[in-house]
Amino acid sequence: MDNLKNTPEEKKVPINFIHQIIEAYIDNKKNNRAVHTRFPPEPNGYLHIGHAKSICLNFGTAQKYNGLCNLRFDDTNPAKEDVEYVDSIREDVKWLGFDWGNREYYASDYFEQIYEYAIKLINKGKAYVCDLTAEEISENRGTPTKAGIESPYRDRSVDDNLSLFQRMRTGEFKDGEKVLRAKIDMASPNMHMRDPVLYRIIHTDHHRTGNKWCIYPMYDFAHGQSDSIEKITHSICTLEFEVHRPLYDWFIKELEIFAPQQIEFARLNLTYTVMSKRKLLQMVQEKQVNGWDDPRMPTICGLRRRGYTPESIRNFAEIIGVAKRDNMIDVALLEHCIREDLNKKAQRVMAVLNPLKVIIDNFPDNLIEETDAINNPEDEKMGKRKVLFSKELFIEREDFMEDPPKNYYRLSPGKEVRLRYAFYIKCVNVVKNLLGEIIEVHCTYDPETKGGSSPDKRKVQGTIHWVSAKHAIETEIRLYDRLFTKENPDDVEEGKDFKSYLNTDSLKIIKGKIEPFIKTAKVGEKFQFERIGYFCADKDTTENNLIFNRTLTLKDSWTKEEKKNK
RNA sequence: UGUCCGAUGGUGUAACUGGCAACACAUCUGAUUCUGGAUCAGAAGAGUCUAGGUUCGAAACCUAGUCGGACAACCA
Repeated sequence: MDNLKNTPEEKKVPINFIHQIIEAYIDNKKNNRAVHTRFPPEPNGYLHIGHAKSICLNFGTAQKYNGLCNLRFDDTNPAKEDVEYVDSIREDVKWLGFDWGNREYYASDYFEQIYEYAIKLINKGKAYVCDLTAEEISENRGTPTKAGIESPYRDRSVDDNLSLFQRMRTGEFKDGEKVLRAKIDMASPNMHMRDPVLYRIIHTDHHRTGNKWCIYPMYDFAHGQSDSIEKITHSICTLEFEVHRPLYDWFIKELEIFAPQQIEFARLNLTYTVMSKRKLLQMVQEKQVNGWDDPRMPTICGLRRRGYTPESIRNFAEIIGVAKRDNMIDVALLEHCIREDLNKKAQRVMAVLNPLKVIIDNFPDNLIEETDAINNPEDEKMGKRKVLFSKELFIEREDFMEDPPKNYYRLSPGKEVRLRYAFYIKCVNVVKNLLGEIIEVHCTYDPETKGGSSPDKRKVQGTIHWVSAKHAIETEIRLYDRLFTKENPDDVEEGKDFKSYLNTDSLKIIKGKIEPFIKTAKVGEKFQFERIGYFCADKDTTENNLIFNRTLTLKDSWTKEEKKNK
């Protein structure tokens, strides 16, 4: 009998396969090293939600197991990298809520060491300088099913290799003239083992090392060693590096250096968007969007500008889990995460985006009534504010129907509704223009219902939002929708590409009327426009032009109902 | 035709490592509500890619197959 087993009440929180590996590592008493991870971006683009998954995994894992996580820039290709990207990456990681302390590293910090590693391989007869052109190397590599051909330079002497490699470093050769290659196995079934290039000549200044170097290590010859130098215990990376692992293991063994454990996981895919840096760059360059931080972009800066919070993104990363199978996450899950967070945090305000004038016939011309509105029903501490009510108001055009269907709760002729936090009103008349469009709705109000409830406790079916015409502030509102019309834009039909599925209606700019209270809004501040959605003040806001981005709409069971009836 | 990896409701992730499949999102009901929001209660939905095998017992282990993904930059 094993009564020593866990008590049944002790619910085991399921952990992902990476944490299972790490817990086994910790349980193994031979490992006295604390868990150490790293997030290793290349500074050649902006971070996106897929990177956020990796950041949360790496920093989150370190936190969970009382370890550390480094930020390391894998900057081995000066032709593609830039400080602009370094800065944005730092900002984004910090904004997500992670701290790498003073452990900000660069692969370029290790160039000298990596050069020494190369020398060591040459001395062991495991690397050689090759004069073949890029095309020739490519041709000689063979195919996955056909072995490659050995380079004619493969058997140069150690001394020749040493001196040639030295001369590569001192700049005697032009770009592409020579490379350093590992001497492994041109017949390996793993393409990465077919004498991979270790160093290439690039006469381009590096954003950190300037013109100190004209030879740069390939990613494969820098990444694993950088992890090793930093004594990373667990090198967590995406699936495509699984086939590189035998190569990294080979380097570690030949170099006789510390061996991190590499663990691969499946990258994030989200519906209705693309996640490749190349494609995002292309959309920026071709002006399909307004920059990397366009609120429609899945970039971290785009999501930030859209109104997403770090908490919501961290929570998203948590609940999507980590595994090795390919996945396609429904954006609805991301949206759920931000709604959940903003519902608790966002200040409520009344805003009318598609105004229809309402005139309260029995309301005194110059009277202004003031009532209390709750700032956030989910958080009493956020208090109350005053709202101003007058004879002429705006309501949402969709909140009035002359000839409504049965389930319509809102305003229609003869029907009474509540104006939120104000009065009950009843529609008595409708004024139309020559085209037959409604331009004014006339109502009467019940003065006894001030604040939104009646002494006789009579029920009204609907409550709608409104603003006082003479008090409301006009603002610009940017309505964003998904960037693509297809669930998986990468799944392209013949003759098309991902851009064929761009949503031409992904941005609509309109004017809205909002409570005067909104004037205090600061850039980035988030609001719930009652009954409409979540919005945040955009950085393009100026002194006399307030601009709001729609983060997303509120859930809406009415439009669902409407569609059903059609 | 090679090597490596993967396959569980519509989606994603679990299943205490062999004891008759759970959680979240999405969907649908109903209650409640001064947001058709939120909240609460409930429902439906997979028998775990297929076929064999091991076992008292398989989503899990073994074998074969099927399907999907990755790999042939002097990119990362």
